[in-house]
Amino acid sequence: MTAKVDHEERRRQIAEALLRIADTDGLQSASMRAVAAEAGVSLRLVQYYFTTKERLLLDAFARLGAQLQARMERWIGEARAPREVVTAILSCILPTDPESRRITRTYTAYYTLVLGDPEAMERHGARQPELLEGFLAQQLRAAQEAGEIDPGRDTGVTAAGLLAMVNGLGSSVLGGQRSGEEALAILTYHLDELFRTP
Amino acid sequence: MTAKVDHEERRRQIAEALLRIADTDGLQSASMRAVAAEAGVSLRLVQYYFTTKERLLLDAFARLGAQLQARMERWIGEARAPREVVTAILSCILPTDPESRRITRTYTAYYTLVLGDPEAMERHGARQPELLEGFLAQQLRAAQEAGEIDPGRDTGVTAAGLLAMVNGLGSSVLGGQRSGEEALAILTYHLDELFRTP
DNA sequence: ACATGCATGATACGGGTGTACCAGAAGAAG
DNA sequence: CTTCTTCTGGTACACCCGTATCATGCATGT
Repeated sequence: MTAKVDHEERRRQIAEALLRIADTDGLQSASMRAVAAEAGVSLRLVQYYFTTKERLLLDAFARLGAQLQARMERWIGEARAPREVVTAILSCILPTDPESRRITRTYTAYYTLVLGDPEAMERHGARQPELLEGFLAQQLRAAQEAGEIDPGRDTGVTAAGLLAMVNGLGSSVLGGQRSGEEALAILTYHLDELFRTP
Repeated sequence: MTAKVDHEERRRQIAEALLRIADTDGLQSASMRAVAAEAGVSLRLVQYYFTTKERLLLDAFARLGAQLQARMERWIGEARAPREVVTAILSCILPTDPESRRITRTYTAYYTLVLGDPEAMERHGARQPELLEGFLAQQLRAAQEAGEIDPGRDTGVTAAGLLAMVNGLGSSVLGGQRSGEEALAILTYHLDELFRTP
């Protein structure tokens, strides 16, 4: 078989061009031609590696998810105590540095897409939020057993609330309503409130 | 002057057709022709009343904001104690009933638009979130002085956190991650936690 | 009664979109 | 060398978009 070029590398190159456009100008500007130009290849090549646009969109989305997961594992890896893990999980999503700004922005670009065609991406394995919520709840329980959190709290709904709050804070930052630092300050204030054992 | 038809009524009819499409199929499906068809008028009429598409989008957005504000005043009007006001403000935004589902969905459709062209709508008076946050903080302070909330809490960041959480919960509901009732349960749990005076 | 101006209809134009088709390089296999 | 498969380029097609243009009703002011 002819392996003149690395297929996977090509696909990665094109998909990341798509993500770059989605980050800068939004997904509606990510036409096949624009992606081809951004990746420095011909339109035909984009068609060749990803037959249809939907497949390109799906593939790029999977890569975006992998990037977020890698970033999160990197952040969690530096954490030691349960509280640090919780803080890492939550502040990792907040758009404070350029990388997270990029990821969050692109994620919300896709979010609008999934609203128009519900359950279009769930079919292709986007179960991350549920898993993340479970993991966060588990970490909260660990902190609870370590005596750092009031044992009366329901870790499940607390995790859900925190995740929703971080998500909402991210939206406000992306919308230019407040800076990433302000959002982080709001988050840490609520975490301080949570980790206060009376 | 010729007042054969009510101009404002026509504009309302067309703008609401736009909002209806944005709710059902997303803003990207709201072309001038689709709006005209949905409103039952000719394409030329849409052009006549709103010269350009941008103006139509802006006008419809203003009406959407007015609808949300009207709904919120309606909800707040039924509240008595500060805690009820706070609950009304927050649960009013949550997509639990059809009306709020519609408003929230359409709002997030516009949200993606504003990400692509930052400060495009802020110029046309969309200062609602800041005002709402201030109002919520003020209500929290009232509850604080009534002894219903720990006086040590910072009402400003608490208001910001709650609003962000409700926003995030709304996103999860729209994304099909959980039902409106579950989101409301999570919110009330956190409100119970907040309004607990030890 | 007629002219003026508002309100509406039909249609054309230029451009961008996703996809399909046809034609070659280029290296492996016979 | 030929043949065949993998890979790449150019281009055409049909469609939808926002906007502009031309034409016409039709009510009203004088």
